[in-house]
Amino acid sequence: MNNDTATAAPTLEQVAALAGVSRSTVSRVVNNSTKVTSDAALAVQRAIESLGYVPNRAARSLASRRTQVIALVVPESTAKVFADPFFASVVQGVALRLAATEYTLNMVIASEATPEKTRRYLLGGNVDGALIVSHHSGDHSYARLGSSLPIVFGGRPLAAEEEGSYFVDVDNALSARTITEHLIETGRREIAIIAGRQDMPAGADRLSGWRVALEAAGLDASRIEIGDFSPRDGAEAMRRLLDSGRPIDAVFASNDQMAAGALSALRERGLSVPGDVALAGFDGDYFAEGADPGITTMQQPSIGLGEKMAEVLVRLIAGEEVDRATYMPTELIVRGSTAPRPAV
Amino acid sequence: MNNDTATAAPTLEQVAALAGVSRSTVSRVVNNSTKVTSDAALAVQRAIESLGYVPNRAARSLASRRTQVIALVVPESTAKVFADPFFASVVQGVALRLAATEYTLNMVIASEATPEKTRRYLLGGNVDGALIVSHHSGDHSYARLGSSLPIVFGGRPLAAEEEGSYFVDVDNALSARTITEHLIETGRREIAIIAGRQDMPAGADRLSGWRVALEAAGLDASRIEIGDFSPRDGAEAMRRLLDSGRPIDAVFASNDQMAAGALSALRERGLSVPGDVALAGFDGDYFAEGADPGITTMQQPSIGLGEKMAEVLVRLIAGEEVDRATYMPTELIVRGSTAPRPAV
DNA sequence: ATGAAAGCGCTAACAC
DNA sequence: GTGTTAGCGCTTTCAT
Repeated sequence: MNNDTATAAPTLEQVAALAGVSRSTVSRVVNNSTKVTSDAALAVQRAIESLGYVPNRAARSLASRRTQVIALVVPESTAKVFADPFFASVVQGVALRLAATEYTLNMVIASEATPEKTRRYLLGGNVDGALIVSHHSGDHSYARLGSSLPIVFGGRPLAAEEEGSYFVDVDNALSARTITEHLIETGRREIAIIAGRQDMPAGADRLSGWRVALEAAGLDASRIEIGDFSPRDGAEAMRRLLDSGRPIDAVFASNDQMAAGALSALRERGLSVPGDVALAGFDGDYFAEGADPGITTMQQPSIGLGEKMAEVLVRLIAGEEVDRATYMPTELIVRGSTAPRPAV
Repeated sequence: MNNDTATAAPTLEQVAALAGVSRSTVSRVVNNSTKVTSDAALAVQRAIESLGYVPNRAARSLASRRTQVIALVVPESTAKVFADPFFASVVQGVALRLAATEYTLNMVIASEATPEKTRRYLLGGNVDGALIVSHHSGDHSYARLGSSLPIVFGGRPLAAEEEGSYFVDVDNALSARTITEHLIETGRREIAIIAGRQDMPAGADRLSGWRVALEAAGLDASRIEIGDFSPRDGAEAMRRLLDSGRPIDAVFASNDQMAAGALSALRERGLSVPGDVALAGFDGDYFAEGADPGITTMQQPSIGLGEKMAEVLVRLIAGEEVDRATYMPTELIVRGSTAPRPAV
């Protein structure tokens, strides 16, 4: 019962003794430093093996002044929508990518009420770098810390003065333009948009991409309603669009959750999709996939975004040259919601 | 530009100097030890404030032999379904609860290929405790570590011999029974189940709850198909159920994702919900909420489960007495999918 | 109540 | 290549 199998963690010193070398040599082996004879290295390996030695992180980081910890900062308000599938996938990507490195992932919920606490934690030498994922992805209020600590953001900065930050994102404007063109190509002419909050880059950029596509085609680009990315907001925006009395034969919602909401609102009014109105979303999550009919969308590589963020940060910490902006490709997923109508 | 605002982290020694006391006293204040004069304490507080001092975690943990770190272990296969809304919420709950403590959350993706690596990490003195959340929530293969490290599981253990573990869960059997009774009360008699994998407690317990309810009502409890909790599996199971040729006027799917899949399959066959078949799910996520009609479900307090797990672990680490099993309440959410049919 | 001293387990010059 | 020597910043007896 009181089997001592897993008691007192063995120290580097014990390994050294067993291997018949000095602590320095053991340390070198552990950190696979270049200069160690293969004989010595082997002896050490064996000792480590038989003792089940695991380096003590605290001691290591105290001595080396490196923590091997990367903070994943999630503003509290964003945490509330943690269940946002897009966001969850990004976190997953980060975790997966980091699992392949020596870094440990430290998830920090940053209370908006006490930003100083987070700031101090990050600057207190407790982490080697930070990843900031916010639903309000334009908020680079931590950007200033970037001069003291390597930081990578999910989503491009909103304000120009913060453009010094490193970030990973998709090209929202181009993607929105592409999906709008798809709507045009499938014969739609009266195309509305349910845009996202305009104080977020994703909201603003998707709106502008939609506008560019319409203007290039000589179509009207004034059917606009704004929502806050939730299904409920999407439904309400859709109702406002319909209540305006203007003809509408297609809607581009700035994310799939709003598209799903719009779909319900259309049904409510007895309109069929894609018969009366074509519908497109953005993100490529299961709100689009699970809808009936499936909603055409622009798929973001959400896991890939997380992986890339982690990768960029690790390279940044290593002192490598990295582009400040990294854009990941999106992919148009065509589903039933934009099927062409039978010719009149 | 090179503003030294946030350079070299101040040390405890500097605080001591500024406050005119010894390092010991500063340490006592920081750890709000009992015996310090309020004068001294105040001086220290001020010094800390003006210097923006943050204790160095590594040094602290090296000296105290406590890490203040809690590992959240996510088996890799589970990470792949990270986007499972239920799972994401649990993680969110854990993070939120821990944010209120001195503990730091360390997310660990445990590769099934190298379990020893995770084992060693956990036992290597790098964490004060661990939380294990697995989709295969009966898998308490880390249970043995429980004797060396405080561990709390999400979900009850599957095997009896592992019942020594601490866990937080909902009463799946009772909840399934309740929702099945709801089906019966709304007039259904030929009630099928799309059960989850039977090697997981949630799968087995929900099936048994369904069976108990039917048997208590003298109804047939043999319309059973099994799925793996995904929408696709739910759809396939539904098709098998329909293909069996036996009459069915209600289906209880063991989670909302499978319920959503079942809904598509029913539609596919031209059956209406709730007109021809009533449908119920389990979890209370947006697969149920967003469906059309909304799917009646058993809502789990997913965030609450995470919070509770964190709480139990923190108390365990503190050496308090804690029940090994903690059950959280579920709530029946009635939606359109189980609306009574107009009397024949 | 407070200070002095001795490490916690490891890395990092620096000699050899 | 390898060992020796100092600490990294903090907590913690033990005196006082």
